[in-house]
Amino acid sequence: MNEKYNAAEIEQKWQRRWEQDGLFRTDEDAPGDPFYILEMFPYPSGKLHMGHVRNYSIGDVAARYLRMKGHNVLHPMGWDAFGLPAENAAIKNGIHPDVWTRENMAEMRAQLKQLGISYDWEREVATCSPDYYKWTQWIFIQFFKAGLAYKKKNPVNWCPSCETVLANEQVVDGACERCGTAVGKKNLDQWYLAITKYAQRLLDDLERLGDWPGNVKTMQANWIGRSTGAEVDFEIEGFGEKLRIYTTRPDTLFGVTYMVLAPEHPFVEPLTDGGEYEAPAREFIGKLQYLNDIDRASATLEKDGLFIGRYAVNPVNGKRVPIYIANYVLMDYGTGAIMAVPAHDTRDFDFAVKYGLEIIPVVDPGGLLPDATQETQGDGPTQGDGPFGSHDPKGPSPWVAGLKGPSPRVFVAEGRMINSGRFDGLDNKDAIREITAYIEERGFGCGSVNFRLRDWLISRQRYWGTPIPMVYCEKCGWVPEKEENLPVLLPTDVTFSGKGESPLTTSASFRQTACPACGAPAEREIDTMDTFLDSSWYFLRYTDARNEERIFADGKVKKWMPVDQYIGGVEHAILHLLYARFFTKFLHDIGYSPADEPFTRLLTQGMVLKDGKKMSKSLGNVVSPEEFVERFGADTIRLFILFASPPEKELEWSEAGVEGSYRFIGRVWRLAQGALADGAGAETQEHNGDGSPGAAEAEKELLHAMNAAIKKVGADIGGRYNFNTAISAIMEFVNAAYKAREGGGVRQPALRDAVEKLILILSPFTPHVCEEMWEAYGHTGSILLEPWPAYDEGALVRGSEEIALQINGKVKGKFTVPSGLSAQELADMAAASEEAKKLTGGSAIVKAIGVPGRLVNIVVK
RNA sequence: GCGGUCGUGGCGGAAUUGGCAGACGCGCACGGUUGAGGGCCGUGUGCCGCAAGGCGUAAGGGUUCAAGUCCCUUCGACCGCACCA
Repeated sequence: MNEKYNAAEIEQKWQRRWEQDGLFRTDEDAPGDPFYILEMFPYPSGKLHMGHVRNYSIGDVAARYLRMKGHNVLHPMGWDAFGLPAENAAIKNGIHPDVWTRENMAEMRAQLKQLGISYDWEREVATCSPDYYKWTQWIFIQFFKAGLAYKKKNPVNWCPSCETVLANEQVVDGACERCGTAVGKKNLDQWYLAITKYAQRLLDDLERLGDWPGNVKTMQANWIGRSTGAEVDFEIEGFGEKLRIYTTRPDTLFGVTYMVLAPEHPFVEPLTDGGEYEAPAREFIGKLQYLNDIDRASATLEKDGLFIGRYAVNPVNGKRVPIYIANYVLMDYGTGAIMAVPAHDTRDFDFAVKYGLEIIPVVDPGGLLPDATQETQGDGPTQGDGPFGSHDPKGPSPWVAGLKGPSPRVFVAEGRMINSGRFDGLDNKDAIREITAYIEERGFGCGSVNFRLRDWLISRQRYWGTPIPMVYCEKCGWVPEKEENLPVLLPTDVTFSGKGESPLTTSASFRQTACPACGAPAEREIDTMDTFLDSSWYFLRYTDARNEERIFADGKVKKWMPVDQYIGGVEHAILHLLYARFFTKFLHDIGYSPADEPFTRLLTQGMVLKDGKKMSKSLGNVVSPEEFVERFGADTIRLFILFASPPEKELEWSEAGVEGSYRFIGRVWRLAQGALADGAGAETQEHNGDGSPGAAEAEKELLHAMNAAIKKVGADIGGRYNFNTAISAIMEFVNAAYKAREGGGVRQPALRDAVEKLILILSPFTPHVCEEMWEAYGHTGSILLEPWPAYDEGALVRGSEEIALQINGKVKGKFTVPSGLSAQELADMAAASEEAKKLTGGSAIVKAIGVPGRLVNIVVK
């Protein structure tokens, strides 16, 4: 064994050997419980960043540990390879997106190998390969056949800079997610996937995901956004059709004082055309269109509206109320029209105040006002000044102060019904039910459920994506390409101008085809798919990545799915994970996926920060993994990144910390080398212990440290993925081994055995250096094939233990007792001890509480 | 505004879920080794105090024999959604 630890040499040696031996290849038929561990595949942008290193290091530790525990582990990697950056590079530098992407993949694949991540590269997938997107197209056709893919003309989000359509999800604060440009609107014929048909299941099944982080589930639930309420029909005076609205507060139906339509509502034109309100309405709507989504979406935008000269009639009380159009009502939620109850809705209230509209309270807080006097240290009596009376001025108010109107405040909490005819006096929660039943009886409306989730707009006017395998025929309409003709290949003869419609229109041959149904001349769809489709099923393909006949074989997908552990960034908490769940459920429904949830356990890893901020080019604080791998080696980087913080938390990059990890590896190296050298000089001896009475004790201590470490590391990796504490346990063990060796008295075979155990439990974190040491210790096979060491519970038990002695809950002293005492024995022994007598100073002992192995609390006086 | 996560030494972070707060590492100080530096080995390191001792987990209150952990109030940070009727 070399005296000096040479990371570069060792890492190259072992990476080469692992590859030669095909050590990471997964064999379906191998023994062991199958375990599917997956990290989110990257977009091949060029180089790995620290977030990737963290993500894949976490996965690799788990994968290597599980292999040693005897599992048959599937640990694959691939590329989310379609997308805009490749196309932008093509426009800018004239490189074909395919070339650019493949170069990047090669670069990043090499980097992953340099990190020593144990992937089965024979299952590698790239979403831009025809043998992969063939099946993405196939899935699309299955959606179409199931009636879940449809085309619709719609005003869509249009980024004038990227010149493409964006899904709602890709619009952040009204700006393009990629370039930050304000998003406008454009009317286009677009393909949609009917994810809303799965909204209820996607929501319900969140409950089954017990091993997902709570915040991710909450975010998904909020995104799906289920609400319950009622739809109610209002007659419009002098108009044939009824106006249907959606409300979550049917209890406030008697408080309606006006109605609002979204400016895009189909009734607006017929209601205003030909009258005195036609011109103002057109002007109002025109003005709104100039507003981009940044302003339109802003909650702080002042409410703006226009009376359109018409009146509606409230079905429950016959009240005649004016109809407005306003910027605060959205066409694509509910029915695009609302009943306004300014007394009990802050938005309606703001609007009513601005336009001087009537405000009628129908829910009275009454005695149900939050009781501000409950806290005894409150500011004096604050209760019972009447229904709208005062309350603790410092406490949270259920009222929002207003300016005018009969009731100058808005009340949004619960209370008792007033001004609501036969429903007066009811608790408003009960009134929701009662009034819903009432309107159903009378045929005015019905109970109703609404979701915020919208159908998924998947068309992109871009080149570098999966072609949508649909053909338009004059006679047959939209017809899917025949499945045996898949894939519909991306044409290569296209021009990248970065402007206008899809680049596919510039291909001479692509568009013209024959109708798959009738054979007549027909045109292909020229849009490509949102890349989120590509990544919504890749985890299924890994189970049978080279299958050319079928998307994946039943037996293989059944063996591996669902993914046992998925690891990736929180930024995918909503979209990617929701879409992946949607696809899995659909493939389950049509009989292809055995699982209907894709990921059993989810770990969302924290970001890697520098100086407390996210690493970014614009801040100039990006730390390149390459540089550090070169300087310290992959093992050091992996160890640091896993040690510095628990995986789900943010991680602050620290060069000093990296140096510390490097130092630790050197410390282990010297220990291993020293222990080996001890043995070499004493080969003929039984042991080199000194035979003194302390010797046995020293060896016992070493064994204790060893077994404690094995136990702790196994629990931390196998359970909560607390790699940071696992590593600190190994460090404690190393410190103990140094002490044992320096102190003498430990026989060489015992020390050697301890070091071997150390190498084994450290190997998932720093595999290269551990392989090297393992070999130096005379082993020929890879350490990855070694079983994880068992620990001896007996070695963890000591003859006696130190117990803290508390007096009235404060630690005052310590005393030593034999191990294994019960709580009662411990308490009795403590109470009778000299130590206790001294500390209590003769005060009467009220009681003593013992906690075995920890402390005794003596309560006096 | 709504929803969520979280506040522990100079720093990153531990604390078996109610039982000795600060494990482990970084940093710092001192000692040893060394021609010197680096490296390595060792010791110390929450705060106040010479000490005895006292105080300490954002602040305030509560429950408990016992609270970083549970409950209430306040403050602060971060993340997600955001005119969703």
